[in-house]
Amino acid sequence: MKELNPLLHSQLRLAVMSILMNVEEADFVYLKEKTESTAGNLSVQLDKLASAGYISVEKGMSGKRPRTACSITELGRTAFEEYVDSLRSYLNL
Amino acid sequence: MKELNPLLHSQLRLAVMSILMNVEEADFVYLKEKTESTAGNLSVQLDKLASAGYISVEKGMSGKRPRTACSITELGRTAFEEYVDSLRSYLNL
DNA sequence: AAATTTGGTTTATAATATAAACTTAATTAA
DNA sequence: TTAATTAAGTTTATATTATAAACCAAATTT
Repeated sequence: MKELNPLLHSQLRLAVMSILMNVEEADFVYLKEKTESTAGNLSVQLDKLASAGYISVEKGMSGKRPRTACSITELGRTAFEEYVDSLRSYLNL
Repeated sequence: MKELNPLLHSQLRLAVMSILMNVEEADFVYLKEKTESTAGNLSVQLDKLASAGYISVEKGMSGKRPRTACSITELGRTAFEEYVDSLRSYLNL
């Protein structure tokens, strides 16, 4: 049986990746609302995805407030697609 | 976003359930080989699935050797199907 | 009859996820 | 104008989970 990439096999990280697959970019606040996660948890999981090179995180300013914009990288896109493929073999989709 | 049943969102338990979805029953040794897990890990995860009522575990004898036969329950089948549905929304399949 | 294998279970440890507490800066209320 | 509140995060501590190592009992092989 195929391995399921453990970095993607996590509810919150998968949700984030899934969102980023379908959108140009998304900021911290949006991801937090969409996934209904706590800020702390989201922060940690975004770090992990960024460390793996699956997403890029740009910290900037929107007016006077900080804004963290995330987008998926090519590596992340590929990993996500492979993960989906592996899952297919488990779920026979 | 839909919740992913955490009992099913685990590589080994998902693999076991996936196997049991497609077969009348499977014994411990078979599951261990198919999933390439250690006996200890498999034992623990089978217990969890059984405690949740997702599988039934029959401990008997095959000749002189012990044999643990597992099969999926109706509850388990339903849970698996719901899990797959939830995943679809993440993966847009 | 000792050593090894089979089919497991229990328990300890490592990894992971999650939330709680904290930080810094901006905004609003008193 | 300063005290309280909110916003946007990060860090750290804790709870949960997964995994493997150690163990056990019975059968088999040497």
